[in-house]
Amino acid sequence: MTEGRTAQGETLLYLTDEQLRQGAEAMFFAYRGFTADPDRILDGLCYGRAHHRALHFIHTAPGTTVNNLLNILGVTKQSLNRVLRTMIEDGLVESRVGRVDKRERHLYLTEAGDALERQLSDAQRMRMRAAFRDAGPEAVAGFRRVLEAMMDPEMRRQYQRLREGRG
Amino acid sequence: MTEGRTAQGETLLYLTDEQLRQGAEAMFFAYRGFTADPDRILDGLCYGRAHHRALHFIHTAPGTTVNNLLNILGVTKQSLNRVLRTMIEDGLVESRVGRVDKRERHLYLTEAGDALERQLSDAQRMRMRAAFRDAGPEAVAGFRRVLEAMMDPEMRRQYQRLREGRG
DNA sequence: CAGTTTAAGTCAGCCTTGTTGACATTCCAA
DNA sequence: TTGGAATGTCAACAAGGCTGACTTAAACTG
Repeated sequence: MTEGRTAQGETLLYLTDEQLRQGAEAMFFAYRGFTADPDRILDGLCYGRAHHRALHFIHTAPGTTVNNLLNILGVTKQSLNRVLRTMIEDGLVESRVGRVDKRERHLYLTEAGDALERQLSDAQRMRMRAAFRDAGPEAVAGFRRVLEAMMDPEMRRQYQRLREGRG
Repeated sequence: MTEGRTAQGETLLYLTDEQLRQGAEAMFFAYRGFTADPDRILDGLCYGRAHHRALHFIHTAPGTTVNNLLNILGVTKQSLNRVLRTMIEDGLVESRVGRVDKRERHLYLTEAGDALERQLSDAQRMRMRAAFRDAGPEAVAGFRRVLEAMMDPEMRRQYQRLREGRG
């Protein structure tokens, strides 16, 4: 029972309420940092975090339908429509009627949309790159493993589907 | 230059734009899961996530001043005041005038406030405990390391101060 | 073909939670 | 003792969530 003893004595330390509480606080503070840089950029323009999220996932999955995006973002049609409409009007997003199913609208970034997406993502990635570099590859693998385990099953499926669609 | 070759060939894979992008998506989806359970509980009552955050940090640092809480939460006085006022009216939080400096208000949870805080934290911790258990101690250590590296320096200080104040 | 379902968009109105600006109280130092 | 700085409160507004009801167009189905 060496395994068991070790587990209780050391390894399970990370499951105490205090450790879990610290984990929650880490999530809170880190998420603030995670969104801070793009938010700062968007402050100047008349866009918000909701626009960033839409841009990100349209970039990730060009040609996605409105319904699909709805599921990924987890918001209502009306909420999404508001941000989508302004970005279409401003020429950042293009909405094309579907060929096979004409009810659907497929979403693409225009050149301007792509430029803004890149600007926002670059700002965000710069911070993540620094964090990943500081923490090292082992830590990053653990980071990903814990985050994935923390997702709702439905979201985990969405996440994995997006990953598979790329490299 | 074995070190360098390994770094380029394997270890630095986690710093590619694609990996960073996946890390960002993981943060997005995981944070949704992270807040889902308390949010569900709060839906029934007429409170929101802001109330949960205030309860959490008043529980963590009883007797904290409004200003202190402001810095931790990173919102404006007015935002915090609104949620604080309703919770004081509802008998969840107690606000005592400072003895040495009467301008300050020191915040404490009442018994009812403590009960709600516990209910919310328990729901959140249940998910985190499962995630931590699934991922294992090494992963959890990495998770914490990356999150800490991702915080703004100011927030990292707040976070570490809170940790030191406890165990 | 007629009727139902589905995808998308719209309008109206609500809630939470962020914001800025003005104001009262208290403390402290010149 | 008085004027500035710090703390907290109130009022009004904006962003971005939400629900519900409805329209339009296209697709499916018996």
